[in-house]
Amino acid sequence: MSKIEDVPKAQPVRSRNPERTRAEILSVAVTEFAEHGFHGARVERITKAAKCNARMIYHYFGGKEQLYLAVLDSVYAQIRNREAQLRFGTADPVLEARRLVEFTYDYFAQNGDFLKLIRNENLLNGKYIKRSQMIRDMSQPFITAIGELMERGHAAGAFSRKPDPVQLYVTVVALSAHHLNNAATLGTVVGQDLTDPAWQDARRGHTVDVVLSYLGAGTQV
Amino acid sequence: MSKIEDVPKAQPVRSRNPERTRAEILSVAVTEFAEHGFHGARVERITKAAKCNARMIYHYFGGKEQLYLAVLDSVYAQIRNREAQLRFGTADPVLEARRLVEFTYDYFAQNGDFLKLIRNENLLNGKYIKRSQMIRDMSQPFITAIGELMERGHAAGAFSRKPDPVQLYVTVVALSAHHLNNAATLGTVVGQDLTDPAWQDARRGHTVDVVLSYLGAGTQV
DNA sequence: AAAATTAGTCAAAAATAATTTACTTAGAAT
DNA sequence: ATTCTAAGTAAATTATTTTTGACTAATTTT
Repeated sequence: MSKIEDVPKAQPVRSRNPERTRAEILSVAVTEFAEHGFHGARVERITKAAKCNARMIYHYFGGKEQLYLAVLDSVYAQIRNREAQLRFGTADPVLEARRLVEFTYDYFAQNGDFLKLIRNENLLNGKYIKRSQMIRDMSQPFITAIGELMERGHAAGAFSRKPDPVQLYVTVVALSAHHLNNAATLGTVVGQDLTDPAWQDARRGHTVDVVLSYLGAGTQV
Repeated sequence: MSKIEDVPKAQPVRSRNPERTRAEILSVAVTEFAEHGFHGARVERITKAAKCNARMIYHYFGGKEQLYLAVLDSVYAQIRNREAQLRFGTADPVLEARRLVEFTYDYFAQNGDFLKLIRNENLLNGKYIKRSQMIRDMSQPFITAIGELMERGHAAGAFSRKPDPVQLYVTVVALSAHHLNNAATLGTVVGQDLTDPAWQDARRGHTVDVVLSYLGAGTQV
C-alpha cells in the first residue's frame, strides 16, 4: 500500500527563464505599487499576476522594499530618456515651448502608472527616491535645457517674460498632472468626470494656452 | 499572604470626558492619515498620540474606516467654510481673481494635512469621498461663484478671456498644490528644496502671475 | 556524465495589525 | 444612596501579510 507521503507532488513543471521571470515581476510590480502604493501593495497579488511564487520576489530583489526601489528607478529612467529625445535648441522658441508642454501633458496622460507611483512616493516623503543618485543625475539636463530655451526665446523677443526654469517646469508639470493625480476628488467636487477623454482634451488646450500666454508668446486669445 | 491576583492594577485614573476624547482622536487621526495614508496609518499610533485605548476608536467611530471617513468630512467642511467667506461679486474683478489665487495658495500652504489627505484619497481612487454627498453639495457654490466672476470680469473688459470656471479652478488648485504634493520628488529632481519659505514665496508670486496673465488681466511686465 | 548552480515550489513561521472580549469604574440619573 | 449607563482599560484573539526554511529539479559548467 503506497503512503500518501511517497507520492511526489505533481508540480506543473515550469520552464526556467530568469530574465523573463524577473522582468515579469518588475512589470507587474509597477502596476501594483502604482495602484495601491507601497503599504497597500500586496506581495501575494504581485505573485499571482506574475504567475510565480512569492519566494521569487526575495530571490530576485531581496524583498518588497527593494522591489519598490527597482520600480521607481525603472519608471524615472524611462521618462528621462523620452525627454532627452526632445532636443531643444534649434527650432522656433514658441514652437519648442509648445512641444515641451504637449510632450509633458501627453506623457502623463499616457503613462498613468508613472504619476501614481510618484504620488505615493511623495506620501512617503520621498523616502526612497532620496536614495537614488541616478534619478537626481538624470534630471539635471532637462532643467538646463528649459533654462536655455527661456534664455533664447527671450533674447529673440519671442517671449515677453524670462521665468526661472524651475518655476516654469513645475508649472508645466502641475498643469499637466494635477487633474490626473486628483481626478477622483476634484471630479467629485466639481461634479464632472475628469477622466473623460473630451474633458482631458479640453484640459490639454487650456494647459497650452496658460503656459504660452504666460510666456507672452502671443497665442490666440 | 496576599495573592498577586488580589492586587487591583493601579490604573492611573483618567477623568472621563467623551467630547474631548472623541475630538482628540479625530484631531490626531487627521495627522496620522495625512502622514501615512489609509493603509499606512496605524490604529495603535493614533491611540498613543491621543493618549487613549484602541477600544475607544471602536467605541466612538466604529473602526478605522469610519474614523477615516469622519476625518475626510471634517477637513472638507473646513476649507469650504473658509472659501464661502470670500464672497465674490462686489469688488474689482482683477482684485477678486487675485484674492482667489492667493487664498487658495495660502490655504494649501498653511493646511498641509488637507492636501495630504486628498492625495491619499486619490490613491484609493476616491473610494471614500464618493460616499460623502455632503462634500459634493458643499462644493458646488464655489465653482458657481468663480463662473460668475469670470462672466463679470469679461463683461467689464477686465479680462480678455472668459475661461470655463472648472478649468480655471483646476488650474489655480494645480499651481497652488502640485509643488506641495510633490515636494519630495520634484525637490530631488530639480535639486532644490521646495519646502524652503523663500522658494514658496517665489512660487506664490509666480502662481499669481500665471493666472492673471492668462486672464489677460494686465499685470506687471 | 557528474557536479554545481540557481530557478522554482510548498508550506510554515514570524511579524504586524485590527478588532473584540471581559472587565472596571466614573459620573449621570433616579 | 443606589442604580444605571457608558467611558475607559488590559489583554487576548483573529486576521492578514511578509519572510524564511527546506526541498526539488532544470540548466549550466566542468
